[in-house]
Amino acid sequence: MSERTAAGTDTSTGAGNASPAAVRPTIRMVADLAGVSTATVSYVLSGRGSGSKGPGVKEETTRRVRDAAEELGYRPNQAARAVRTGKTQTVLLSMTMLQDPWSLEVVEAVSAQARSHGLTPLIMADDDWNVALERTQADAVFIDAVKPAQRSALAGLASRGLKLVVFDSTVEPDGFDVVRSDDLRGCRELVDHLLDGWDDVACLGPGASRTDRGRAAAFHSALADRGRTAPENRVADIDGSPESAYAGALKLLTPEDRPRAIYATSDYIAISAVHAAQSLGLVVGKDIAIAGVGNTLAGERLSPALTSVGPRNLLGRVAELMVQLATDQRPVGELHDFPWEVWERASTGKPV
Amino acid sequence: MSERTAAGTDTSTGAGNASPAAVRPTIRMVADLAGVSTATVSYVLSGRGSGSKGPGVKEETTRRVRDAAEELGYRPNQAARAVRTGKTQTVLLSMTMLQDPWSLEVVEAVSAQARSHGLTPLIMADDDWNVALERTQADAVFIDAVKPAQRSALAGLASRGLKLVVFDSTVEPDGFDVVRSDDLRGCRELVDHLLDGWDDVACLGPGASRTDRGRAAAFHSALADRGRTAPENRVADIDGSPESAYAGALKLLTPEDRPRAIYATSDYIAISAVHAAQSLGLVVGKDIAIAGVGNTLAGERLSPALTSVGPRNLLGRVAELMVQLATDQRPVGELHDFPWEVWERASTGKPV
DNA sequence: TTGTAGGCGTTATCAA
DNA sequence: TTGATAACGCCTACAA
Repeated sequence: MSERTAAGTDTSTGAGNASPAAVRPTIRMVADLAGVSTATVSYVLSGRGSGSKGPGVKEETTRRVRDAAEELGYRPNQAARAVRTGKTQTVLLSMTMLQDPWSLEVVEAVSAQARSHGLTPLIMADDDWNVALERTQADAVFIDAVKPAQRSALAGLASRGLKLVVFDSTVEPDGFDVVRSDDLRGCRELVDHLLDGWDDVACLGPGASRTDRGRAAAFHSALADRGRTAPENRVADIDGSPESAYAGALKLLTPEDRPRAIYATSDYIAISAVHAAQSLGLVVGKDIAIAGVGNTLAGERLSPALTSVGPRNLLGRVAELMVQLATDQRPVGELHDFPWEVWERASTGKPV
Repeated sequence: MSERTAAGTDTSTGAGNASPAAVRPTIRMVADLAGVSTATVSYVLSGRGSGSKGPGVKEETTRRVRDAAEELGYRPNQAARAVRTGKTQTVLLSMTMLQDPWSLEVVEAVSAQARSHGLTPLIMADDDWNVALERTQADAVFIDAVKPAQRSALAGLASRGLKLVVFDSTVEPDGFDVVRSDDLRGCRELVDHLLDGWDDVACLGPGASRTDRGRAAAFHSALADRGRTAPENRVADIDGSPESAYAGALKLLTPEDRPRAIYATSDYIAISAVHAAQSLGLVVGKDIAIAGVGNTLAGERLSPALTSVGPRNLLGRVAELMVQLATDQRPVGELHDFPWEVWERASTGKPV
């Protein structure tokens, strides 16, 4: 390309190579080959040549254009298209903790929805997104967490025309959308439910995160409100990794006088606990009740299905929101609150 | 924007709102405000106004332009820039298994390098990348796996001008780069090394993947070549998850007559095994030797550091390659072979 | 040292 | 039903 052909004089030979060098065919070349104007090619190729919308193009012309495009291997230049239309056909997910399974569920949910609408989902893994988002031109951007120092940058990005969906409970809409989903009230509800049904409930977690610690606090305050405190052997702190969750669950469950129920501070921790219990020969939902937090897909799919607390279909609705924003089917700047509910499933005894 | 202001007549008021609507400032507005031409703005803002390269712009003018840009909150339109220059300042990582920790290491390594060169790293999580890559305009693309059906599409993408780096050992360069790193020979070397030093070696793994099964096979063939076969209680199949690795390791290590060394089919499995051993009170590197495969950062950072086998700094070199390709500092179409070596560390007894 | 002007590959508005 | 042609925002010879 920009390199000079090594020491050669004739650059265009090459034994009749089939590859058309690195010259990318443009819409004009297609037009020339098909014997029509670039406008017509544009109509045909952007699917606007037929249907009720655009200026119907004749069947025969359509075919000629398609053939020419095919023959040249034409692919539209997205950058040029974006300059003209202001759209990139792209949604961006800014994920600070890609190693977190929840992030992957978000990615999965939004990607599926986006793809089905012709949008390309892209991920940006950087907790310091300020710089990178300045440049992006995605049609909609999801931000999974905002650090205090970043809070002020959001409105600026939005005023630039970027459509932001911010998942954070410490922030108010201001030209961008906010998805809020308060977990603490829900956690408390779940713990109360467990304490009502089982006399001896243990807490597995928290892991390292602040979120987890808040969820563990809900356990202790629920106990406190009943005039009780948790014995030491009914609490297992872990570091957040699946293995340490597994190990922590073993520690809780191995002794003879094991608890009757386990409240885990996330679904993923709960899933590890279910596996640990099963490895000890316990029947989950009968010998031991286990519940998690988050109402994740992974928990719902587990066998036995995991009792949990969380919003109804949060991911699906976020995905839908992203698509609607990207396609201008919805105004920006709204607050979306997803209340939490308890989902009782087989892992605490209730059949599915 | 394209929505009409609800039932209102006057669209421009709004109580003297500070935000300049959603009209994005262009280079021309900056020029007008600074009282110079767009060319001068372009020179200044792309840093070409000073230095030996471009047409040195006067100090005073530079300042005026900078101020104007600042005041308007000007941000260059990447799409327009891309049309002109053919570069997007972006590298794309196509990752089929984002849940795999190795993928995250790739992301981490390439991202860091890319960012330090002013390139924005983006991730695409879709094992079916054919469609999406057709549209992308990234300056370089990393592909972490190619399914048989996708093999033929690679050359096509490359001939379109895309710079591809394909990580796959079943494919030859053809207008795109290939990174190859044969693990089997290395695995065999590691197993031989273990068998030389310890009489009783167990195998932890494989997980679900084909890669893992090949690595387990290396264990058995090494044994076979010495006229031995692995007793049943010296092999633990797992499903690839950290918990099952942990559980598998417990099963190997809990009985009195435990093996003296464990060969795990990946570093991540090995790390789970180290944790399991430690939870049993064993001193890894003394009571039990544990080795993994892949020579990952996570293993190197473990305590004790994990003996492993793998290429020297593969990720760093891949990252460098991506940047060089993206910035046209290197021709396309090369084969990069990264041979594997055994890295003996503290987890098998040798001090760091 | 700065400005003019042309062009990158599209899409969209007209007029034919 | 189709074709000229003017943008879109930016970069960059070249001229001044």
